[in-house]
Amino acid sequence: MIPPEPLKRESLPKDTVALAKFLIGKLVVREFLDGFASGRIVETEAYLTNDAASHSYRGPTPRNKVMFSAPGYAYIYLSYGVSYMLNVSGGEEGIGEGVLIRAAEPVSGIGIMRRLRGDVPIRDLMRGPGRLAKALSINLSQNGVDLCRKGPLWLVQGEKPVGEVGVSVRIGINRDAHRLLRFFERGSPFVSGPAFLNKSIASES
DNA sequence: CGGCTGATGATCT
DNA sequence: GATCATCAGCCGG
Repeated sequence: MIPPEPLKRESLPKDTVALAKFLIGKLVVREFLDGFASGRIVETEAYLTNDAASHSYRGPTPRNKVMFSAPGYAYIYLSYGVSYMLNVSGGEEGIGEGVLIRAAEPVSGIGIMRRLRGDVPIRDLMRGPGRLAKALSINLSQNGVDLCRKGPLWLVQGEKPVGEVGVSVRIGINRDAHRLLRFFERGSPFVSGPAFLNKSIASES
């Protein structure tokens, strides 16, 4: 398989909420020594400035500094000491925002991902941010990687048309918990989270 | 199914 | 020392 061309940074929406919606249907591609694996993004969450749930809320630190970079870089951190989370930096340089990639539909390299995740159903390979990272062997060594450039990890345009995009509150947070900053492809079986969150349709904007 | 809980470690206070 | 943007496994219905 010839790895497809990355998204151009200029094509990424400046607004981080718009970026979170934009990323639905895009592919995340991972390079391995013996091939590639990829998934079609079906669920994202936006983390903004003035957002108490965001790691960037209290300003830059060594961990979150990638959130303050230009758009399209990988912000990766370890959650609960157990799972890695993959985010795409958003907002202009100096603005601490990002988009958490929460789930994807496996597209290629399913054998590779099964080797990393165990003998789980395809539906569960990338359903949830920690599972997605594990399926792509993502860890801190990809933190700061340019996702708009071929390398260990990058983003490409998807081919399948995107269905209706739903919106809900974010999962697993307590502060600023009411904000509607989670986006997902309605009806996709590859979306994580409880069923009651996966119904509503995103309002026009 | 849905609900609960322990594991596990970096980060920041 | 407290706080987590989670997950797998176990339990009950």
